[in-house]
Amino acid sequence: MMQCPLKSKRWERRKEARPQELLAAALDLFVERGFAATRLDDVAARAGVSKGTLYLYFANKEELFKAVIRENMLPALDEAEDIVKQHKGDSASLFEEIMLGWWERIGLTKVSGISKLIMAESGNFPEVARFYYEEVTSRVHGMIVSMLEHGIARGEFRPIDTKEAMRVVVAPMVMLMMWNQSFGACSMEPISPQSYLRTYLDIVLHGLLREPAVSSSPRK
Amino acid sequence: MMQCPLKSKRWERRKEARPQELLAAALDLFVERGFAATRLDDVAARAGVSKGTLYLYFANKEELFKAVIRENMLPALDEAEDIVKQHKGDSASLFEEIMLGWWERIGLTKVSGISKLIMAESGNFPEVARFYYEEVTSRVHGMIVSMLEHGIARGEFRPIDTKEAMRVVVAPMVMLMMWNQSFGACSMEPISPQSYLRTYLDIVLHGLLREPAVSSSPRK
Amino acid sequence: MMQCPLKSKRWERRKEARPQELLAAALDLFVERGFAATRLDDVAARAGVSKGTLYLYFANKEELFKAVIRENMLPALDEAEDIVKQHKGDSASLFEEIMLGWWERIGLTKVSGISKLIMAESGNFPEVARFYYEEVTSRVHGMIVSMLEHGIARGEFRPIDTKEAMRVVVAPMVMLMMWNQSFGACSMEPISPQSYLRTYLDIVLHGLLREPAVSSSPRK
Amino acid sequence: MMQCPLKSKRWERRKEARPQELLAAALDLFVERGFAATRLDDVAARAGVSKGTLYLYFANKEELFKAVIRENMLPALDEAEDIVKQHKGDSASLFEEIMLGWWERIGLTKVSGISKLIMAESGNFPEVARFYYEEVTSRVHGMIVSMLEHGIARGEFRPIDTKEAMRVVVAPMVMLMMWNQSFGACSMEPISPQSYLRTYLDIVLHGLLREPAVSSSPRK
DNA sequence: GATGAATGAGGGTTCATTCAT
DNA sequence: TATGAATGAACCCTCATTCAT
Repeated sequence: MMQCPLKSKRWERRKEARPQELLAAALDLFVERGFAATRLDDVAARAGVSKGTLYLYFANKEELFKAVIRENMLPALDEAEDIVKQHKGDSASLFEEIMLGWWERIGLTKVSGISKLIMAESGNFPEVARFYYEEVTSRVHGMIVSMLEHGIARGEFRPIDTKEAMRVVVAPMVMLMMWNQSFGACSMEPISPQSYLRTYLDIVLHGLLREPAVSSSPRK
Repeated sequence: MMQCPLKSKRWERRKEARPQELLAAALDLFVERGFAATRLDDVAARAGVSKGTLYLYFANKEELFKAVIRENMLPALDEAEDIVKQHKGDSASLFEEIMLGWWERIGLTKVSGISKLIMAESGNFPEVARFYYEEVTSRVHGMIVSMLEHGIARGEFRPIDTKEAMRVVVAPMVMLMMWNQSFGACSMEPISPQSYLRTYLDIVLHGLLREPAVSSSPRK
Repeated sequence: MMQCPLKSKRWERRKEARPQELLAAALDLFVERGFAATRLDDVAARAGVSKGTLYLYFANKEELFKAVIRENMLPALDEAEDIVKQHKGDSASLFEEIMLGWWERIGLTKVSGISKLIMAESGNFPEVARFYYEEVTSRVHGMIVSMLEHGIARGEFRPIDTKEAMRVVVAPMVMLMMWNQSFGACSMEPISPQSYLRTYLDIVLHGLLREPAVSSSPRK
Repeated sequence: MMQCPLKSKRWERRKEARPQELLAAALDLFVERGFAATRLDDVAARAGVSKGTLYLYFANKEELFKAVIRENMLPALDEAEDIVKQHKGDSASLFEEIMLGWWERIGLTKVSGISKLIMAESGNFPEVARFYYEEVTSRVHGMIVSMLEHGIARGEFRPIDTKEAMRVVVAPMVMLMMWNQSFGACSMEPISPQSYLRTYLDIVLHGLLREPAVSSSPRK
């Protein structure tokens, strides 16, 4: 079918680049449509290869998905953990740096869609959920808990239940990402990150700090 | 089952009860598996009718889903709006009453699963998302914005961007519901609502109030 | 496609007859092509239904196959076992009756193809093989061993290892069925059952009997 | 593997050895899984070459299969025919020698799996079946018929229909090979060749010989 | 009103074969 | 000669929807 001189393209070997192209296409579609609703046909097509090719690089849909997460989430997470470990200054600044960095590195990119996706499909694909929880969620949680504990230990934050507080302060960040991937994507009142983040830091730091005067006037 | 002499009576009641039974079954399954992954076969089976019967009451899967939302979300929302309108006391108490009431009325029930569900499937079923946004989300948002504005007007809350603050303070409530519907349901670190809600109110009210002294010591 | 007034046929309900029609179609195709190579599409088409319909009656390919065996093999086996149990006369006659009856009931029909099929695919579908072995093979073996033991006990057959002898005497019957299903079906020297069976009984009974004079001249 | 200084020599030998290695791998896998279920990927992998290389030596799967048969079946067949032609002694001894030799040369090796395989897949690959029939089966049949005719001519065997008798006496040998390749391989009542062959020769020779006294007591 | 048999398009996955390198 | 990336047709199975009864 379709005998054309460009057919030779078909045999172009791109072993090096293929996995990256497939992962990029998969990220796009998983985030757009969810895990179950993404057809591997479409992933392959978007990467410009046939469906069979996909199976040369990934054993199945789940492995492809795990690879997407590994590729996109883990580097940013490594960085964030480094920042926390090496931080010297006050806790409020660290908190701000981490949250704003998160937004830069994850929130602004398609990767932010993964949170929604995981939450959405965890019921039907428990193995995927477990993988994400172990590789990503638990590390994020640990990192934030340690920030809060550090702040309390230094007398900067009020003494609170750090485990619960971690969940409370994480929630608005996750929701920001999820909202813009769901309703926002359908152009229903998308959140403007700038003022949202400012207000978030204002309220949360005001809520955490022992001396709220510090952040009583929004920064920037 | 349950052979009784009043069989005719029972059948009459049944005829009217059908949609309710279907809606209950649909809520269960939609929340458990998501919109796309729920099979109408199973909904019908759980309601004790045949698959065809389902189509007598609902034109298709989407209409069934909308009916589930109408049935389960709107009454609680009506009540909450009433409470806000009729409230006389201080803003922090109202805030607490609304949030704890939300948890009682929605969070503790299966209905809480709908948030996750909507967010999850909004990409693939935009009409469903739009319906939910218009019928539910926008009303919830309006209600909370008005609570915050009222508190600021009364000089109880610090002056802040109420639209953004609304999103920030809603996020932990929504996340609580979603978490326990996704990871929590897979027994991965489920959140215990009691202490979570206490910490949430502590941090958020501390962050909102002009005189944080009021809630500096956690209640209860 | 094919808009015709007979389309209403599509909705003809045949719940009673369907399974039989599907089993008949499945027997044909399994025997013709083997288990793995039989497409359920084709089974459905031959039964005059769509692919989906097949799944209303059989959970999957393996279950369909098991049903084919149950439907076609077990009744004949029940009968044969009855004949053996109730037999009164001499052992050679019983042996002849069973073997010729086997040929009538199984060998002449498509069912005879199942032996080949099972042997062929046992490696790739062990569960199927096990099912067949337990439901069919072991019963056939038991029946023939008991015939041989009976003959020896009555002093008609020479004393031999009945387990091994059973296998030896069964082999030509199974091969007759298998040959005509494989090479014979490709019109390569098909076996003519009549003279084959006569020669088989001649040689085997001659080999088994204590007084070979009895069957020294071929019958018929 | 095996780094040795004579690398060039090794490569030359290797080049010639390739088809042999491929044929050995193919025999293993065809016998284990059947024709259709054997993946050329696996054949190549087991031979330690790439899939593409396979196509340098064999035009396609069928040709590979034919080559496997030629390589493995024909030499043993040549030998057997020689033995028959040169035999001088009595027919029963020749019969025994041929059958036990068959078992040594074919039955004990993987080659025995080919019978099952051919019978199994003849329906779907008629050309393969025809090839096997012409190259192997018809020659085996001719050889055995001539043995029987010789025995009858010498007055050792009873006069019988040699064509049918040939099939009858071949059947238990073929079944022995097939059984241990199918059910036996799944550890369902595998046949012990020793006593099986003894009983086989006992019954069949008893059935064929004019003076059954000769073999009335099992040998060995 | 109620049923449930029937449909058929569609998705994940496999594998013989091709051919640029 | 040897490679192995790429293809694409096929197959099993699912499920929303239809409609004769």
